[in-house]
Amino acid sequence: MADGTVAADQLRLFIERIERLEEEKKGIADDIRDVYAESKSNGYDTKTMRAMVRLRKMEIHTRQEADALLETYRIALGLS
Amino acid sequence: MADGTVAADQLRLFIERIERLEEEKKGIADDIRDVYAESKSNGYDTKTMRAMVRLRKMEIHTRQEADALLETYRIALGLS
Amino acid sequence: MADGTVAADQLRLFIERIERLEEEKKGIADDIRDVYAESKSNGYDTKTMRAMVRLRKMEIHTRQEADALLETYRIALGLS
Amino acid sequence: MADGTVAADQLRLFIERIERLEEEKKGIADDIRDVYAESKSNGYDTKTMRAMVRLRKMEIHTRQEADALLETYRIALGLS
DNA sequence: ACGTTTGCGCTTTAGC
DNA sequence: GCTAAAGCGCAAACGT
Repeated sequence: MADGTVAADQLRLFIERIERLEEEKKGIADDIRDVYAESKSNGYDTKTMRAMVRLRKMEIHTRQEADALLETYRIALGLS
Repeated sequence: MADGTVAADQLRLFIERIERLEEEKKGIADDIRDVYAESKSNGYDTKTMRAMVRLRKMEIHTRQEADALLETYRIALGLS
Repeated sequence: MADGTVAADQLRLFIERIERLEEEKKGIADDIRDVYAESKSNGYDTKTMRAMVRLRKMEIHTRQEADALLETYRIALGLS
Repeated sequence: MADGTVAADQLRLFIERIERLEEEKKGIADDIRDVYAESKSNGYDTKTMRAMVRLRKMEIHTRQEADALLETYRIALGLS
């Protein structure tokens, strides 16, 4: 078997792994859509819910940055 | 327990389900990044690989659209 | 005349140019709507027409992507 | 010349008119991108400018609605 | 590391 | 009113 073929097979495998993962990602995205739809059928406003999710994510992110900063200080000061 | 509380609990559950799914989606996206990185370390060009994946997806999509259009024609013309 | 005023004038001009262009764009979009409406009054199915336009655009795009990918290969392989 | 051919020609003309208009629309959109780019190279923040354009559009829209309401009242009250 | 550019997701809008 | 598609904004990714 020539190297070219081996390389082609390896490349093909990488591509297929990526495509498989992208399908999974698509599936999760569809699940998220379904939850929003279910929420809507229960009387909740989708746009507002998306805003809530976005806001919570930002808050988590902000909190993590604050924690990282504290950790940096802790190490810099040689604290356990 | 008041209705308001029940509703709040239900909303919270929906939000948490969405956040859980978004974490999963993020995980898959990270996996995809890893595969591209692994491919790169095996000598493949990331940009080219992304183009290949994108092209394959587009071709599938174009084919599906073409099929749907033919079906539309078929129905419009009253063919079985 | 202070620099602040000059800057404000320049910014205002940029904003107005954008707004003018967006009006033009809106006008074109309205023209497109009109053509679809005229087509419909001539007995053509709007949905099918939109699908045709979309499909033709996708095919052109797919072709261009394929060409670009070939070019990428060519360069990667050091071919003239 | 058969009716089928005439119809096909007419349809083709409609499609081509639409495609021509969509190209024009694309051109305008590109021009808008250029103005934002030029603004950026002059030191203005693109994101902020987009927010300004959006806000002004909303205000114009709000103003128009208010005017329309006033006009409705005027007519309802038989005022000149 | 930064700035640019491209792809992806969301929002909004149009059609049924 | 709801579904689907087009347009827009953002964010990651590439190149410098």
